[in-house]
Amino acid sequence: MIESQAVNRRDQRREAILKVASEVFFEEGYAAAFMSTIAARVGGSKGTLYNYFKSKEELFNAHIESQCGLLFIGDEIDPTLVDDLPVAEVLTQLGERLMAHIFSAWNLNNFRLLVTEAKRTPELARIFYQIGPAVGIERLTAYLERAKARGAIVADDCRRAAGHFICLCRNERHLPAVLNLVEPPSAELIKVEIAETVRVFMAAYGAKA
Amino acid sequence: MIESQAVNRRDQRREAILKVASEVFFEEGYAAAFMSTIAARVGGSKGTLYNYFKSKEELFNAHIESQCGLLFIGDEIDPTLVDDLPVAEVLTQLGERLMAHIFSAWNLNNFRLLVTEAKRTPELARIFYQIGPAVGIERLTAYLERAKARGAIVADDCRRAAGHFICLCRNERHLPAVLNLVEPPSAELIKVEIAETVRVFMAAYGAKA
Amino acid sequence: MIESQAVNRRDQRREAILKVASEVFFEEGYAAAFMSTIAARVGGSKGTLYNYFKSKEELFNAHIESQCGLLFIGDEIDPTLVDDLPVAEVLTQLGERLMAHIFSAWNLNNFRLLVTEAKRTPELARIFYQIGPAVGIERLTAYLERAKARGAIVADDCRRAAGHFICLCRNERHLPAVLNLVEPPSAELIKVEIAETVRVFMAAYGAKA
Amino acid sequence: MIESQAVNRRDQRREAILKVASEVFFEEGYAAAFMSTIAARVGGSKGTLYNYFKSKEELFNAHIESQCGLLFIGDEIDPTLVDDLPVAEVLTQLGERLMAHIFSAWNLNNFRLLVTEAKRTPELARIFYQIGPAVGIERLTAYLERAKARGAIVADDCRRAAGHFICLCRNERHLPAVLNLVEPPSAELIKVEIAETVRVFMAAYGAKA
DNA sequence: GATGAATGAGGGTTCATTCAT
DNA sequence: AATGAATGAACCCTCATTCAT
Repeated sequence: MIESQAVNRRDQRREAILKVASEVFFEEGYAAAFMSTIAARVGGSKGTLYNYFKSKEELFNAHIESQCGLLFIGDEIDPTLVDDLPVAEVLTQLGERLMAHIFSAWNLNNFRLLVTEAKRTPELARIFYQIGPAVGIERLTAYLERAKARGAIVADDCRRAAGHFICLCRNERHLPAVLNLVEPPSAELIKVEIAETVRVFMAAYGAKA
Repeated sequence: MIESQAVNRRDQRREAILKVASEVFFEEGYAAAFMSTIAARVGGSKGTLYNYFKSKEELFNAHIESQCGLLFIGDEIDPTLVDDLPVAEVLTQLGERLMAHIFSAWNLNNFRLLVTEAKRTPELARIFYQIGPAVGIERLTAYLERAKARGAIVADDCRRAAGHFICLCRNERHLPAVLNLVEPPSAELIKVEIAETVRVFMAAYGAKA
Repeated sequence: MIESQAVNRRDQRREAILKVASEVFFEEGYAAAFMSTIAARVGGSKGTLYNYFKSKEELFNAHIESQCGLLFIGDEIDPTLVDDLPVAEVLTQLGERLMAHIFSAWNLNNFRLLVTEAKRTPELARIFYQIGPAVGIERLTAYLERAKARGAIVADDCRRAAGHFICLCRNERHLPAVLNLVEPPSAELIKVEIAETVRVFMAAYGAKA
Repeated sequence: MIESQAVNRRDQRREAILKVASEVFFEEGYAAAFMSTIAARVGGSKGTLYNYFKSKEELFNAHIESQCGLLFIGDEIDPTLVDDLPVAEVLTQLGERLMAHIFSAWNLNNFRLLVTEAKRTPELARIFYQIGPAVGIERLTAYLERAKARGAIVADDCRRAAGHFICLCRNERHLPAVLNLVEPPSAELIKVEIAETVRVFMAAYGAKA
């Protein structure tokens, strides 16, 4: 009981540190995220950090892992996509959620951080990608396969089609957003853009009458 | 004559330093690109670097500027796109060149570096974007406007259409490439992918018979 | 209690560093007072210095400030100069203390350092002067005003008279002392010189019988 | 003939360098007077400086030596002080010239430089003092001796009296001037101050009627 | 003799990490 | 477990000096 409390205490502290570290990594990037900054924001001392994480490197790894459940596109592509709705309607809903997600501050930060640190920690990048975006594509591919099977769409290669849909949602708006040159898209803009995205997609992949 | 030689000498040396620095910046990023590393690779002393560039910052800026002629998509979208060829053919040629460019090691490095250093030097990022990718989109937009004018395509908003085409060339292959998780696409793959890209684009924007 | 101890510890260390730094600044001047030298003499590492002082500049400022209580002439001219003693007697006592102070190694070092660094840090020089020598002149002026008021001296401008007295104490001995060309004056020499100083001053400013 | 021309050329160049160096030493002090600055101002290259002076140190020494003819007070105390004029008049003229000299920018710069570099080059400081200020005091002492001999003044120790006169001219105005806290005294101020200086001096040393 | 590119020792400073308390 | 003072390696940069041309 006491021990479990202690363990909980420890875990809570660890979580608190990790949370702050995540923020700082996002805001500053790895190199400019100083242990002293993190310690100060946690409200503890630098020494304490080292009681919970062996090194800055390990703290960063823990941060990356802690984000793996929420990755890029994964959550936004729902496995329960209902197959009895029209494809266009499903893709519209999905596209709007996806676009909002892609251009969210959180996701852009994640993207920047990943690109920045990919060289330093290639293995992490691979894991991150496979758990995140790859899963999203996979799910959409599976949905499209089912739609194709029932004749709702026509596609040579559903994975490529899935890629096309996702990248159309991103459009060329992505780079300026990553570089912080533009504001995130408004709800209206998203509606308009996704409508066009779905139109393009359906024109290319929709079943001919 | 002698003076011009001397100037050339100096310029050559400057170029040599800049070339090495570019490599190191690409490989290591700004923070981890040490002046000592650059000096050692150039085969000179650190002091010499400072005879040519006032600071590491200035060396980095010179590096960015030196890349500005070749930016991302700009050069690959030819302003002399001939208007008397079929749109599909033009887009196929363009798409193949563009895709090869996008996934070239050089361009991927540039992309990584830009994303990495965007926060440190926001102004540089803005300039870089405006001289590079923005120009590419502009040129393609202009071409599509002409095609629309003569009835070769149907498009509500040619800029958006241009974005759609470019992002379809990129596809979801971009992120894994940036993260170094995949090899650059082969010539054959490019052919196949761009064929599909053009098919999708023409299905959405081609003039109906 | 424990905290106060810790604070004391830290303060003691800070004081120790400041003391050593003062010595080195005195001996070497700002530019030649290397942080490494100071650290070595303190018996710590350079990094430690920076835990107590943000920069060399700040360390130097702290050093200057730490001397501000003791400045040049200030302390030697007592505000409680008793007005019921004969002026000549008061001035004799004051002059002897003042002269000993002026030619003390400590004060000469201060003078050299101030002159040396005045251009680098003009604001510091101003503050230093106003807190130090200016106060000394002020106090003596006030005393002379009182003496004049009660008819003990005759003076057109008591501030000028105060200046005259102080500079007579300094005499032309000051420059060679600053340049380290002569030994500090002995107690006997001081007695003789101040006697003459007072004689000259009283001849010029003493009330005629 | 040709050789002598060459020598002249060389000497002229040397003088030009020395002149510029003097200015820079005055303006910046030894440490902050960079060889590159001097070379740039001369309009030549750093390498050339080393063709004329073996090192920065030697250049500095040459600068000090070049100033030795003009030192502090020396020139202002005229050896031809006429003994048939009233002492007060002679001292007034002398005092005014002396005070103007003491507070001239040139002399203040010299003073600062000497104090600053005295520790680095003690021997130079000694020479400088002996050729300069010491001579001035000597000359005034000699004049006062003659005045005393003919009964124009009464003085126990003419050297001390000379010191008193000179330091009264300096007054407490010297330190703020050295620290650049005040403007140089105007001609009017000099007149007033020296009148008072002479009054004080004569009150103390003038022959009693 | 003049040049100016090259040098390299050594300065101030930063920050991840350790360890005695 | 928490602290925070101490560390030192390694960074960027400066500048007096050298030397081939």
